[in-house]
Amino acid sequence: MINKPVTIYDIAKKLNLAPSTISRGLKRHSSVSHRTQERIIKTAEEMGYRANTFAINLRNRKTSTIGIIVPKLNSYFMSQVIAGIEGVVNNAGYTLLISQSLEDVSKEIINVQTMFDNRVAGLLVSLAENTKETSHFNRIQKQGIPVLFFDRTPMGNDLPAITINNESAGYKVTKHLIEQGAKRIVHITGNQLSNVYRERLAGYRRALQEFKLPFDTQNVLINDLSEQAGIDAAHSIIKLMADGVFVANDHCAASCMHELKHSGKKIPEDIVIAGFNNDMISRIVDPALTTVDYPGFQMGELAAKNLLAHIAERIDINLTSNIILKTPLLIRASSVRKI
Amino acid sequence: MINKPVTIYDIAKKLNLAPSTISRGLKRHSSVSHRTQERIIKTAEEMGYRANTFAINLRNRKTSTIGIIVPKLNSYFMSQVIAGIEGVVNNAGYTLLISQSLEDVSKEIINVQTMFDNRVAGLLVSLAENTKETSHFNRIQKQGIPVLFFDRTPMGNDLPAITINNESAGYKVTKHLIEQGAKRIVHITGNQLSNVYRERLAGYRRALQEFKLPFDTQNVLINDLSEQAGIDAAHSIIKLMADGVFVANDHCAASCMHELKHSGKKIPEDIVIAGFNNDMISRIVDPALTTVDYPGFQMGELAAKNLLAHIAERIDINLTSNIILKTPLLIRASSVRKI
DNA sequence: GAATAAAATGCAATCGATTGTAATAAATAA
DNA sequence: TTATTTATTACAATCGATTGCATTTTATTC
Repeated sequence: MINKPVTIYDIAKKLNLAPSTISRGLKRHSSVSHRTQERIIKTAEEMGYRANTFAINLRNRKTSTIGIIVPKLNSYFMSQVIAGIEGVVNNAGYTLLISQSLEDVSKEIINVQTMFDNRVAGLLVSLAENTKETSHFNRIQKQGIPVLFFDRTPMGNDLPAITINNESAGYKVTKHLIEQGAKRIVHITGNQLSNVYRERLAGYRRALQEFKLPFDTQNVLINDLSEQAGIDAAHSIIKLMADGVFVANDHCAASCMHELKHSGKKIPEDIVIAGFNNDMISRIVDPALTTVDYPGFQMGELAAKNLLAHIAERIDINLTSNIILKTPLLIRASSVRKI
Repeated sequence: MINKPVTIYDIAKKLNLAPSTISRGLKRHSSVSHRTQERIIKTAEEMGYRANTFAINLRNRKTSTIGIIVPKLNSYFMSQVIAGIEGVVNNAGYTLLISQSLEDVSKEIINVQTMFDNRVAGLLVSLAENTKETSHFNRIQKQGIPVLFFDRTPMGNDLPAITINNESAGYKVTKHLIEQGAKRIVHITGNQLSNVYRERLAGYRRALQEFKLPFDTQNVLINDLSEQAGIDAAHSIIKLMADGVFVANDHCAASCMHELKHSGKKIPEDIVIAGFNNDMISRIVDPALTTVDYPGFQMGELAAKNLLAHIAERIDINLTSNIILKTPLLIRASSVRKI
């Protein structure tokens, strides 16, 4: 047997009061006598009353929902970010509406509309790799809804974002590999439309230049950074006779290293290798993988806190300067040449 | 400058029509002339009209939102499940409201209320480890909202659920290790309030019994299955002089194996080891980890499809028999003794 | 006890979209 | 041309909670 949800009208009828009194009583408004407040709250409890969020949102013209749009949900890094966001947001009494663009702008555009339709109080976005411009966020921003980008952020315009310094991190990794004696370093990275991968490549180039090593486009392998891509890349690396590899994420780096070992290469003696993210896997592979610490959980928390602050204080989020997280290089066995 | 969202009243005023005509015209209701339909849709587009979801939900007394409650968002397995759910649900025009219980019933209870407050059309749940009974789902179920459990499901009562046969999987793993010559097998597992870990242990015991191996509570290590727990467990395993290890998840198994190797143990010569889940990590560690294939993505898809079918057809979900996914044993180098 | 102040409660409009029914306009038949 | 049917469009109530203002009840003062 299905019974309908209880409304303030049901409570009002039961207590012989006006709905408005119930509404005020439930939130302990001072204009309702204390005795009545207690009666209202008690019977509301008894009847199993739960406020209808839509009615509230409709009337108040705003929600307690935060939207998230990410390229892909199924990655360890992203699950960390989302867990961080959920913790903060939930604590503040907000709920989370989540969607993935599957690395496709057209779906991203639809997702933004859905978020708008649901009148989210704020939006956290990590862009799809083929998102070239961000005009699809214009309408939602014009409504005064703060939009905060993280990780994969828009290029050019200065929209508020939380990122790491990918260029500097790429530089640090490459420099380290060079210092360990690598002369021919292959860089495995992702779609160059994405700021993240473009900047890491830029850092890689800067380090090469600084140490007067030639830059060769052949040494830059662009793929989807998947497990399989790492295996394929390993074979290219051997053909290229490289002695160093800088991979733009740990999963791909781990599978690449695995394949290199199976092909008879010694790590780090023959080839030094480094990844990116400090995923769990980087600590467990053998040898442990040198990587860049990219704290997803903290990034999620920071992004959420920032967004909530803007919602609460009604400060225009576009006035915020970008936030850049520190990303220390974690040197492990995969890149340290025994002397 | 912030401009307010456009409503059907705005469109009505502009076109000198009644709001009801706009409402019908937008969905191409046959009672609105074709010419008017076009005019309405065109100006709606021009004015940037987007329907207010709350008004619709309030009026229709239902939503297009699916709720998810999971113990923890930050695990690779769960991110796979959620990605699977998101794909199906989004395709069907639904949105996803996500929350985590952080393995705590009290938060789970609050999350269920929030889901109810948001009048989700259906709810997908994986229980917190300390959830002993499920009465907090009663109210939402009484409202006719289908609740479907997955992975961590309630014990005892026959609520609809999608699971794997954990007992059988645990049995298969243990049997395999025994067949590889292991005589003293340690089982590392999680909180025994959770069906998942309890049943895997049961399977482990059944296999021991079948092969007339003694069951010793000392050999069952219960912890949080974390990376650190794996390291700690490795030392216990050495003390216990075990020659086989069955770990209830791959992450923990990988870190345990890593530590065992560092302590001088040869895998699989000295100790055979198997994990659970078929996470990416199981394929990359050296030696590759024997494990049970637990397809999170597919489970998510299946759960979502099932739930949507029940919402669409308005069939009482409690009439469904439980769905049990197949979980093949993937035998890899970590458990195969060279002859 | 009447007048006034203060406290408590009620009325009614509002948020934006939906939908049964009434009203009007257009088309057809007589 | 008038009557009748059919195609369009408008009206108004509804979903559930909120809130400014009016009204009623209670407390205080003279």
